[in-house]
Amino acid sequence: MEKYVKILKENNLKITPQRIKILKYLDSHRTHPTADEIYVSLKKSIPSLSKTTVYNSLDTLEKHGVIQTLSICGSEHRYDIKHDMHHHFYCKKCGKIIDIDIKCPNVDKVIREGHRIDEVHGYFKGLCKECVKKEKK
Amino acid sequence: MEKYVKILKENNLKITPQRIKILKYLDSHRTHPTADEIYVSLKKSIPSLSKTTVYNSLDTLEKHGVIQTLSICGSEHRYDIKHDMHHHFYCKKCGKIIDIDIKCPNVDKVIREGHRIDEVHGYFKGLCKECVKKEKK
DNA sequence: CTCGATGCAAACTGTTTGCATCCCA
DNA sequence: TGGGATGCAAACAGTTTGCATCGAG
Repeated sequence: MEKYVKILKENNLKITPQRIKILKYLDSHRTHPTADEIYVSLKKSIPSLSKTTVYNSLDTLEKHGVIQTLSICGSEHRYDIKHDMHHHFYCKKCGKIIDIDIKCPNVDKVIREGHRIDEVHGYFKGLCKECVKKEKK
Repeated sequence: MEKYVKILKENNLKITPQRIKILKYLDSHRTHPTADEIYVSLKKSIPSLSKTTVYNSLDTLEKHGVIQTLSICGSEHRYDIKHDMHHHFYCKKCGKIIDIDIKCPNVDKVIREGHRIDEVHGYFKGLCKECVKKEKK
């Protein structure tokens, strides 16, 4: 059985071509795309696709913990298929979002205070490696 | 000299009643208000105040590193006067944002990778202490 | 056959822009 | 008195909502 069909089945979600393609897109484009980027890209292979469906699907997938919404840059949301816990670096100059593979060591402290944690977001903002190099020249 | 006038002077910003009141509001309401909350609240004492000015001022103050913008909940931005480095906890149930006084120990690793960090945002989302208690009943 | 998923258009929210007026330094 | 700050209205972007239709189970 295909990987994405399996994910949907495991979450008791109906298998639709739209959902499969959205999942596939997020899995193969680890660039933290916006809803619009996903929409524009998939519109080519599913001409009937509507933005509402993209939003609906992303919403459903997030509620089931399959994907994660990032609000790292400005007002637009970006989406990330969930894998190992990691943080994100946002370059203010080139706009790139880079995965930072670190686990947050502070989670325990917050739990000890009595709160229940569902999500952890670590955002660093600044100038990425490449832009720093360019700046120096 | 008044505290907020001093902050503005130190940043070579013009001293205007709007800016002073916005700063004062953020300093005395550590609840991470939205631009609209600030606007509605200050409109009472400055009836001529416009939302554009609130946005302009917040923007300017952020550029000068006096305040910080949080994108912790949904699409709206929240503002925080900068003090000691800390993280934030967002309760999905009651909507409260709680300051978490921890310093991020990961910063060094990111710098070692070659990036330049200007901002660090640590967001935890879940159910706060109080809501966890209520849930149990 | 049924109920959830899709898709269209219109509404909505938070924010930005253009431009004339104002007022701090 | 000059240039940045203010304030209004209109524009804008991203997202949500209402509702009719479609299609997976």
